Amino acid sequence: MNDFSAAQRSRVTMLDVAERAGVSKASVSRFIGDDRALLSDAIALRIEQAIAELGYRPNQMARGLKRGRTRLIGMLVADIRNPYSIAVMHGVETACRAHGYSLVVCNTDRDDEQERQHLALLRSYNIEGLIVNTLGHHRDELHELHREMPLVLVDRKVDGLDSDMVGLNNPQAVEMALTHLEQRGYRHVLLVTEPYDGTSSRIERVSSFQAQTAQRSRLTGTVLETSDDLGAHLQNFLNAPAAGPKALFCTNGVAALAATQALREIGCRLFEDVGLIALDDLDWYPLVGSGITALAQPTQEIGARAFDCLLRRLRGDVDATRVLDFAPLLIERGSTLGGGGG
Amino acid sequence: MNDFSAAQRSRVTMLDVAERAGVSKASVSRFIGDDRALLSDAIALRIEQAIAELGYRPNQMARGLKRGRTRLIGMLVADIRNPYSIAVMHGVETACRAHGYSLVVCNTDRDDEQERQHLALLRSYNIEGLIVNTLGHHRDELHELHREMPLVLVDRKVDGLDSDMVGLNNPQAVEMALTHLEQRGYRHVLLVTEPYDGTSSRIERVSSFQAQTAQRSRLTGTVLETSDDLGAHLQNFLNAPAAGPKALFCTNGVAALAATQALREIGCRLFEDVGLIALDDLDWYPLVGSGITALAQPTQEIGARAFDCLLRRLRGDVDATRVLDFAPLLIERGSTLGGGGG
DNA sequence: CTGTTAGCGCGTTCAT
DNA sequence: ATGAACGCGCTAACAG
Repeated sequence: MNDFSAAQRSRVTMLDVAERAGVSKASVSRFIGDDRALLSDAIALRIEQAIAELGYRPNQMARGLKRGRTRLIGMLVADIRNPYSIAVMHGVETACRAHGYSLVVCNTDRDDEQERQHLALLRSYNIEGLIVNTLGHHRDELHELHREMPLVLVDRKVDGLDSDMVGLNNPQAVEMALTHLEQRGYRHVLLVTEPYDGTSSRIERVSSFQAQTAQRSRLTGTVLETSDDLGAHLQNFLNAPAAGPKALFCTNGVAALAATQALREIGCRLFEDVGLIALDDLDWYPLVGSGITALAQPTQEIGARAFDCLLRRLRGDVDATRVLDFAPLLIERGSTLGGGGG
Repeated sequence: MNDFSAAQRSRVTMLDVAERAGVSKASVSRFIGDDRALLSDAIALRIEQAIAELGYRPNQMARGLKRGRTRLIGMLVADIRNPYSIAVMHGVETACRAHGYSLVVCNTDRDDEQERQHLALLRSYNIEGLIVNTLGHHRDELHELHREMPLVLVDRKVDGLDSDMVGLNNPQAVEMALTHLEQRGYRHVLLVTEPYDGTSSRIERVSSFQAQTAQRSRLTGTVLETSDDLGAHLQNFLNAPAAGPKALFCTNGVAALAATQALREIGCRLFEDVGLIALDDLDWYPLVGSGITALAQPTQEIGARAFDCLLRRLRGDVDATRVLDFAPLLIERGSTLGGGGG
């Protein structure tokens, strides 16, 4: 086993290539970079061979140091174990690679202190742009970073930060959910959300829900946050005397998981006793009870467009900030068949 | 909106701090690094103030270039959307941060060409160590990398690569699954695996299964790969006349998802018509039918130990390569209650 | 204890 | 079309 303790990585450098090919470093640099056209065929060929023979790889650190371009994009994620975040991140990474960029992902585990540390870290590695999918506390540092590089928000707005933003059209999503439930004959809807923590999308979904249920005469709406005694609260909702079928509207995959689990624990039949529609479309939705009806987010595209926003700015776009709101896709399954409507 | 097209990031540099504090760059460097003890209190204080006033952050690129230490660890992941990979990665990242390292994750989407590109990429960023959770084709490049830096394999061995390795004790996992099924009264076990693609853990699980079912007189074992007509194959298994209850053993979460889906499609009652035990413990296992019995992997610890292996090597450990095999944890749920045993 | 000097690997003026 | 020389931001070796 080798000894990696000392930093004697004998990597082959540009100088090695130059000597091997009998040219100067500058020529090698031109070959590596975008100035290959300036080289004679003969020299280009010799350099190419030398590179192949030595297995030379340009050192991105050194390039970044000199040019200020590291080809690195940073992404700050609140919860790496949330499938939504993973899906968006996958979209971002694909777009990055397609344009020669690499992605450095930092997971904050919903912890403000970690967010701060990661922010400093990303800055120290000279990333060229930043994608933020967290609560965005530490506003000062975000502002400071935003002076140095383009920044785009995903799913969550950050107060007072004037930057591009890509996410879901939340009022529309709520509208689609309520319309679907109403058509299916449900009359009493309980929105289940993760606890309020300032997440803008969460707030938007709840306030849209409250506004729209107030507008619809055939529907009553109630809001519930997930908690340890979620089951008891659901039981109350189901027990309450009411005219017409009841349904849950879970505002993301995590809430759907918690609600489904709680429904099982209180012995509720899925989904005859209560309907269910959930935001996000996780791969296990079809497997639970008669299948969970979903409002799928176009996560791949959300990620791709987030990167696209960055790329425009990096290329000099100074237009006003853009807000991209995507529409969800309704995927009907068994969990919204029981309302007697149609 | 600012203009980020030019690389005129007016970042504050070490020289700025030095001038502001009226000292030399070297002193600032000592303050930043591990030599702070060599500084007088007076100078240290002035530097500290200058740093605070200017908001100075050391440039990791430059540090890495000079010292050969980038504090960067690379991780190559075959499938970022596999919950197992995410869980391990979370463990790695936590361990990294605890020791001042950062993690650069590259997802290959099971594509060999992407694996090659990512390998070159990670090298170009001077990572100090590499964690590999892919098929590890491109053996030459892996070998070359392994000459330059420590490397640890996760879950999957790579032929002819003599490096540390951390993963699951697959024979033991199979043994636990079969013993549990046998105790629960099942007599015919169908192993469901993702298609053979050379993944060592996949192969080990299947061969252990074949060897152990051959040993057990009360059990018969069959192997099935997931495919488009998985449902038909499962139907055959269920229809085949046999004395005693039948059960499925899914060798990972993906196989469990596919099998469960197929069972539903062919109208199988979960889990009265057939038992099921699955490797990995995904958060939706409790929600399907009467709940899926799981063999959970200690993913957090697997990740942490993988990083630990790297760290030892970086600190000069030249001992023989280590192989860490973890035992899974049996989590009993409703899917293995129907065998009539006890 | 502190400052000066010389690179790390590379890109980019200048010349030629 | 090509090369020499300088500097990116930082650390390390040597003076003092």
